[in-house]
Amino acid sequence: MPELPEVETIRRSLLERIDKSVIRDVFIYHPDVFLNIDHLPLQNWQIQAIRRRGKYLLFDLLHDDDPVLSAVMIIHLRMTGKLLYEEHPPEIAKHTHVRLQFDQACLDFNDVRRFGRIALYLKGHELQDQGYASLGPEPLSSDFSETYFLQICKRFSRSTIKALLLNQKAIAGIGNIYADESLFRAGIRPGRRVGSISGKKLKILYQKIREVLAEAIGHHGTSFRDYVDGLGNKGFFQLQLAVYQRTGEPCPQCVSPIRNMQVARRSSHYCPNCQK
DNA sequence: GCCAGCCTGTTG
DNA sequence: CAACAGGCTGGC
Repeated sequence: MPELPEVETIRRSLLERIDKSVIRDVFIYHPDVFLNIDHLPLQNWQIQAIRRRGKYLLFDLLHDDDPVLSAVMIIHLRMTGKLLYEEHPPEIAKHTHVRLQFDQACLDFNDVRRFGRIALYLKGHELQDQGYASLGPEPLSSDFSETYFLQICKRFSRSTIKALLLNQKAIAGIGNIYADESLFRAGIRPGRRVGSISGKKLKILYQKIREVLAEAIGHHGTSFRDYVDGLGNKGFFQLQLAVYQRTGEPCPQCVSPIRNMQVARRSSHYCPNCQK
């Protein structure tokens, strides 16, 4: 489940290897996964930049033969998607659905559950992608101010705080892991209605969201089950998790057993003593 | 704002 | 063998 810190780690791992590389060809093994929105050619695209927005990864492309032709490749890994850089391209693995072929190496898109998508748009047309176009601010940028956070808390006052944190239109990039972890650090139960939380607590939560995400990037993300970066390396933030996937284990602060409940259709983990 | 559906491997 | 994992879309 790559969330913002995992996607950022993947971006950084790929940057060293494929920035300015030329995609010589795109091999598609499962057509549902690769959407060529503008029917662009699939050969000879130079990667000009690798960016991230929320959980989306974007490759800015310039055509090698026709320098006025530029495109954007948008990649969303959803649950189990991986991008694997291969110096010595292996046989196509069982769940590899797309291969980007460079001169020497390749980049394989592998996804067991096939929820992930790659879409190729003519430059500027990427805003046709509904999910991408409607993303809220980046939580680690100055666009995500305390004032903005308090505004959306007012707007979503009748919703649960967990649902708000997971809403990509409100804040880009938070998924189940970092929603649970930031709520633990702020001492707020996931099922609380936003309107019932004090302004003081919300300001603490605002800080904790940024703190947890920044720390997780520093630890190269959370390798709970599937996640590895573009070079196959695991992250190690799973060692820092206080509540996520720790049902029944002692709270690191007070030793109470961590509980689990469904909130916003998601498995949610919390300490019954530290979180109110 | 809620819920089913998309998927398949892992867990109980 | 069923339930579960969870990001996002699209229909109410």
